[in-house]
Amino acid sequence: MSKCEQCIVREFSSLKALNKDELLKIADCKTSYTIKKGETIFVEGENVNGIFCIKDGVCKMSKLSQNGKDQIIKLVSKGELLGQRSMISDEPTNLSAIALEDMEVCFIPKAEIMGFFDNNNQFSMNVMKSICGDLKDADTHTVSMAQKTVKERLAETLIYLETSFGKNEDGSLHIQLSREELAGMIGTATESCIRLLSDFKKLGLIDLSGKKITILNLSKLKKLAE
Amino acid sequence: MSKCEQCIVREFSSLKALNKDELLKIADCKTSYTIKKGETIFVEGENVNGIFCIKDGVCKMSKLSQNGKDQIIKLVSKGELLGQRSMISDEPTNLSAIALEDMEVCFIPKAEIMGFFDNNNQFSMNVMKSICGDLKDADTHTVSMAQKTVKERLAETLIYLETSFGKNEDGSLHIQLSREELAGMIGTATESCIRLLSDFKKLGLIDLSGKKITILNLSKLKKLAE
DNA sequence: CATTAAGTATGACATATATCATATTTTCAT
DNA sequence: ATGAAAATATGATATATGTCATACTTAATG
Repeated sequence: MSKCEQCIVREFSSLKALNKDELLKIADCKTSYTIKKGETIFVEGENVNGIFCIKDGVCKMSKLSQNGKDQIIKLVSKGELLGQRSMISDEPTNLSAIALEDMEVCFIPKAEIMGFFDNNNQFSMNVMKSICGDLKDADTHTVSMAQKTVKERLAETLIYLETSFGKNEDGSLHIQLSREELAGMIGTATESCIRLLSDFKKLGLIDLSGKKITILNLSKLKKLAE
Repeated sequence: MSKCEQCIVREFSSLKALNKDELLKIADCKTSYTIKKGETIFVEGENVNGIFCIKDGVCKMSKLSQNGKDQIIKLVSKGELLGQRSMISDEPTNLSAIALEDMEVCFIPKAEIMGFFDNNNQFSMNVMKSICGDLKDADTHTVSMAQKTVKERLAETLIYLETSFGKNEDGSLHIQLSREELAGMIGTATESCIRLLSDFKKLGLIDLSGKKITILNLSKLKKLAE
């Protein structure tokens, strides 16, 4: 069993407020998992009873709409925690979490975490701040969805993917989403997404080769996103 | 200065976890305001430095989009707290709050509230749960925005207005929004909103008379919202 | 390597929605 | 009450986006 004390990603999450004793406690009760690309961490409606700490990799958080399409609400990566909202509300999860790359995650049972809320105010505060950040993002996202065109949202999303998750040596976006997933992020039909990508390519804004997307003209793309 | 101890709305918010001493403290430092319909409580980007407790009335929380339209994110009414997110994140507000009816609100300075977080775990937990609820709503809302048609969203919104804020004696929706505001809630052009309302009226789903909207056939409206 | 399935691309078309113009009604200040 | 301004309503039209069909490309499997 690896020690949480020595885990670097801890520093990037609310868990950074935990002291030595507390870290030893969770090291004792946590479970580590390896999750392959495409595998599910949990599904919308499931009872999770704890939180997942992402040691490595990226996953998508999505929600099934009534018409059967998967709407991606956000992407979550190394250092972040999954399942906080559901744990605090004491409800089943609202979103599904599916790995976009191979992942390393640790599961910490609810009972352990809930104890920290009572005894470690800095930890509580960190969790609150993190959820508040999510809420702010969600509200901003709602406005985009409501007021921007699909083209603007696609541009915005491509920029977000590059700035938040970086690019490979060849300059292509590190996160590789299928066209369907990308459509699910911007909230449009897969064909519309493909069509607009082609348009962007014709305009010299991006390059496409297979699944790889490379941003060629970031500033123009930013203008397009307004 | 009125006593917070005797204030009933307190029971509906996170403040219900406060004990007698704590209530006396806030009674001592709070400020009560009367806000007229249409007046602003705070504007997006403002530093609020505290929270507002709504004693009576309803307000809209909105955000200006780049194209100049006001997107209404949510409506907030009696018993709820405003400005929690901003206070916890220690950031300017993300949304504007504008009264839809005459309101009674109390302002409690940040310093006072922050103290409770350290000493009253139940209070912290209540605030966290309330923010988690907002986050869940926001995510659900994002999916509606992305995947539903304007017609479905309008139906959904009318139902929400009736179920959450009730109706007058004559059966009309108690909350009266202008067509522009309603359009801002569902994320569409004012003309489109007006047109769809006319359609709904022709279908016998609702009745319109001036600003008053009356739901005539709730079940059909629900089907339309899917 | 061949075969199939999945993903990507594109065309044709239908539909939803935005925009602009204008008429009508309501609201409000004087 | 009366006129002006704002809000609501409706038509005409342009545009964005969704849907269905089909071709092409890539990845996966035996």
